[in-house]
Amino acid sequence: MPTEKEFLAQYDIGSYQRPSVTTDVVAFMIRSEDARNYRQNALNRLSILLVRRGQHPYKDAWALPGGFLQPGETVEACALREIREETNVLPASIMPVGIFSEPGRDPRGWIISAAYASVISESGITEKGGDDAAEAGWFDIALTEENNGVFVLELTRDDIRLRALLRERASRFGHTVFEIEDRGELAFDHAGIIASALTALREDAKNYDVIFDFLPEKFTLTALQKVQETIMNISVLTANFRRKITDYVEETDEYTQGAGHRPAKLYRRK
Amino acid sequence: MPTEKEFLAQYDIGSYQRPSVTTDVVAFMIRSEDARNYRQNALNRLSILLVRRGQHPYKDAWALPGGFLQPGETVEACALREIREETNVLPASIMPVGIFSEPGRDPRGWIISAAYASVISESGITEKGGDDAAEAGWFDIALTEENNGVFVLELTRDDIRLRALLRERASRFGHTVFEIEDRGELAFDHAGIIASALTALREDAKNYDVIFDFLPEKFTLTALQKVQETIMNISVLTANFRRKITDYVEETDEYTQGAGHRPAKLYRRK
DNA sequence: CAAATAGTGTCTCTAAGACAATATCAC
DNA sequence: GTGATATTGTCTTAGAGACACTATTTG
Repeated sequence: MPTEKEFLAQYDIGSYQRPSVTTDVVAFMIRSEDARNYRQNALNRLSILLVRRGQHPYKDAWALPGGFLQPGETVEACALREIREETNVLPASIMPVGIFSEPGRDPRGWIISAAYASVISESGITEKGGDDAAEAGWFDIALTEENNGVFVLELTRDDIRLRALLRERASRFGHTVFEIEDRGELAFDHAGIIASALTALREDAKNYDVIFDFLPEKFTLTALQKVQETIMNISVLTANFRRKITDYVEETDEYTQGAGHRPAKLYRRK
Repeated sequence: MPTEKEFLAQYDIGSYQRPSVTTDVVAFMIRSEDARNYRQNALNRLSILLVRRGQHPYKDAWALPGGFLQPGETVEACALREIREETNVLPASIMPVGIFSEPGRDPRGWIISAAYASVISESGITEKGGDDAAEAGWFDIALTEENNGVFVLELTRDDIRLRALLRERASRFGHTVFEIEDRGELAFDHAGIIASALTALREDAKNYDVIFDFLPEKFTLTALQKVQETIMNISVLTANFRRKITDYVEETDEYTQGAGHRPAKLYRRK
């Protein structure tokens, strides 16, 4: 009977077939659009980062940033590293979306992907293309349900419009899985990953958790409300939002100024 | 410039280092304990399946059922297969818990694990040990928070009592991650996986979703309430539970009988 | 003062929790 | 009838949503 030490010494891990493991990251950011006149607050749009593939497969299609898991790192660290490489900033937070392992999802072979959603707080990001990426850019995201149960995922950037059709398959505590009916110009199964990530983000935003990650440390309640509204694609009444949010924030002494209207008190996450 | 076909033909996937991928499954079942007298309904206890390791590493320690991902199957299919092999039944449902990839979590090498929680509906299961498993059994599970923020996970089966100490690290939409302070007699990082799975199960049970998977197709509302109470480790008032559950169930014509007290109407999931 | 946002008060309605009361079977 | 569970009614209270109102700054 071998000891544990002897067992491990003769153990050959190479005797099993192994998949390649990648992480794909849906990086969310809220982009401000200049208002119609200088007195108004900025408008918000939710957007995600996509890179244009410079190589086969899916050459010239748009894909999520991601890459292979390396020895000695966790999948979370891998996801953070990929976003860092692509944007030069570390995301404020990261959360698991699911593991995508459908056979045939990648024509290069047996490759499974751990998908994450991440939130990036501010603009001023220098996008840069890596080895695989010819180009990168932020796309506004919209996911709408058609009357027949089909979801339309639309990603737009200037005059580029990517459109994918999905069908909801299963849902468990905020993790919805989609089946891809038409991937449009998106690479791999990334349309499904994006839709799942948005659903997870919305689920998380329901309890006022992830919304703070979109903002700097100090923020106005109006800005916070706008984030919530932008993510959930709804509008809420100010009085009610403020009543619910009070438990999650604390006041600071500071105010905004010079905005052409009444200053707003700055708050901090509690 | 190669075509996609040419690119794939010369693509060598073996040039990247790859981890081994396993699934570990926390199989939940509710076990009935005979009541003190024949007129009373049965008592419920929540339990999970553990197998005793017959090989190194962690020889003789208790571990979750699981195994290596095989080519051509999804991780969900792998999880279902492992439970099937161990219990001879297919779980009523399965849900993702997380992906565990901390370097060094497995002394055999670079092995990452996709963890799932599954629910098995009824008793009458023939447990059998597989290649790696000398023994298998259902352990009652209890997770309690100490006053200092440390969680105690206790698994008991007859006179076997496994005890692990954990610390909560992060939580996002019901997915709580634990750090292991003392793994007790549990193998690998399975104490953390079990605690995460139970947290996820409870989160899911909050909206009356997973609780039906513990019961046969037709059930009494009292049985359903007992499931809810057993999972959440709370007790609720019958009137309130029934008011909330009505949207999720529909009546049948059938009743229980011969139980020594008033018969109960059987319901079905809607 | 006008334009715009910031911030508060309060009414209504629904849902959650607590508790009491009644119903029905096996023995 | 007794012991046990099954099932329903309703009171109170907390919270969500709606809406109206007041406050404060810049130009």
